[in-house]
Amino acid sequence: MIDPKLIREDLEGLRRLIEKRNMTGVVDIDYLKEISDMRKELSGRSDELREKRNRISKEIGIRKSKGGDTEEIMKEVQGISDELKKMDEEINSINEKYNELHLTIPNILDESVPEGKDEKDNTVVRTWGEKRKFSFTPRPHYDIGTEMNILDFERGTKIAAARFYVYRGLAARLERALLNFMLDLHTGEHGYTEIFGPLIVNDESMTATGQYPKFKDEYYRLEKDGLSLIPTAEVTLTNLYRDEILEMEDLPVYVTMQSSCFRREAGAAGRDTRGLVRVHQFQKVELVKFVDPATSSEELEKLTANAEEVLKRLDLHYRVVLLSSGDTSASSSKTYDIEVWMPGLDRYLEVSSCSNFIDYQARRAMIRYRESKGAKPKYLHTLNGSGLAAGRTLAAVIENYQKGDGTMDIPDVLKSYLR
RNA sequence: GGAGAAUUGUCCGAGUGGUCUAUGGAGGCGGUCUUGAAAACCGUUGAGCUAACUGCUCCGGGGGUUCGAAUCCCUCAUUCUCCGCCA
Repeated sequence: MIDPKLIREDLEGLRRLIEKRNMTGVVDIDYLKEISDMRKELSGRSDELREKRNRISKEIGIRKSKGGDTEEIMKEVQGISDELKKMDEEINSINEKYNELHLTIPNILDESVPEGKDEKDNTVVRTWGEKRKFSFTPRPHYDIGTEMNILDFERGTKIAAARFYVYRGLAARLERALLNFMLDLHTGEHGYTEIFGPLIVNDESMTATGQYPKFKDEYYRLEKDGLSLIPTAEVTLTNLYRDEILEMEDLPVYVTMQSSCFRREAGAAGRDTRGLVRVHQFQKVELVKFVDPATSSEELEKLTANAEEVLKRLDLHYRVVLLSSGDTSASSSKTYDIEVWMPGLDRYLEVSSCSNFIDYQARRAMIRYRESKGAKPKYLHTLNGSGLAAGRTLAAVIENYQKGDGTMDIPDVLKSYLR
């Protein structure tokens, strides 16, 4: 959610923002402005009416207690309540419309975000390491894993559906090692507090982080309970402080959580159909920060570096990509993707997406802070990033550490976790 | 899942139809006093809307009754106690 003042005061700025994001036609900004004005007009009138009613009702009370006559004055106020009721109904439906539209407005973009239509306009900001050299043609992880009998896609499909998988033996142990390694790194060296919380959350939580209402088809929702499976621990972590006011000395808050993530991948039919790249259930270590707004851009750099550190220690070549305006997700102000090199797939693969949401999520979630004792609460800034997606990282490890003889090496940093 | 009780401001807690713009206490902040601190005393202390107000909203959420609801009714949620079931 953006600052509602912008709707009233900088409509043209918003129009440019929508264009930059390639969302013209998706968000009707003029209609929103119209609704916003109507809303203001109506609530002003209903406030006045309410003031009148309150005043007269109070007067009735005073007269009654003095034993005076109230018949005349009661007639005066008679119709007001009905009128108010009608007006409130109108206001409610306008409010609903307004909120709905307001929630669809994307976040303000950071100035450093390159203008562009889609992922083709993203810019590589740095690379680390080099593409590993092989004396044989490297194969994709799903072939190696299937052959080694550590990845089993057929049984995953049998038990659940397409895009599910089974890990057996080494793959299961490697993924567990990866998760533990990542958590230990972030808690031990990067200052994050480990959290574990709900994997199933209510609609308020999904809305606060921006999953609902727009992308409902992307997620698994348990209709009977009104709850949803989380697509990322970002939802759980960011909602930790929903509707709360933090003190300045509490900031910054760094939290991390390992979780399973559930995604319907609606609309991804035919894309990445093989292997661990695009699945309905995977595990991930998530990093979330709650920070003083003045520090959020440098916090994004640090958070990205925290995620990169995982790949460095696994000795996996990667690049960091700054997403263009058209590719940056609606709730983010600026996003870096970290893409690991997959020699078998012969492409880079996103294993982390690190974003600064500035006050966008904080507004939706009502997460605020006080600059000093007694000061007015202000919205803080939230950031998050994967640190990292375990399934894809496992795939990268398999592809990069394959030996060509049906076996693989183990990254040094994971060896102590596999004993 | 069943029965009962509860949900009030940072916390505790009063309020069961009419100046509640919510009593009181604790805690926080400011002050007086003191060499300093404590104690005592005085003052202050929730959030949102609004250009602003002596204006409006918020007493778990939603709805209703009424000229008027923290207070009455309905409904949902949560918490606690007891019972049932259970890793």
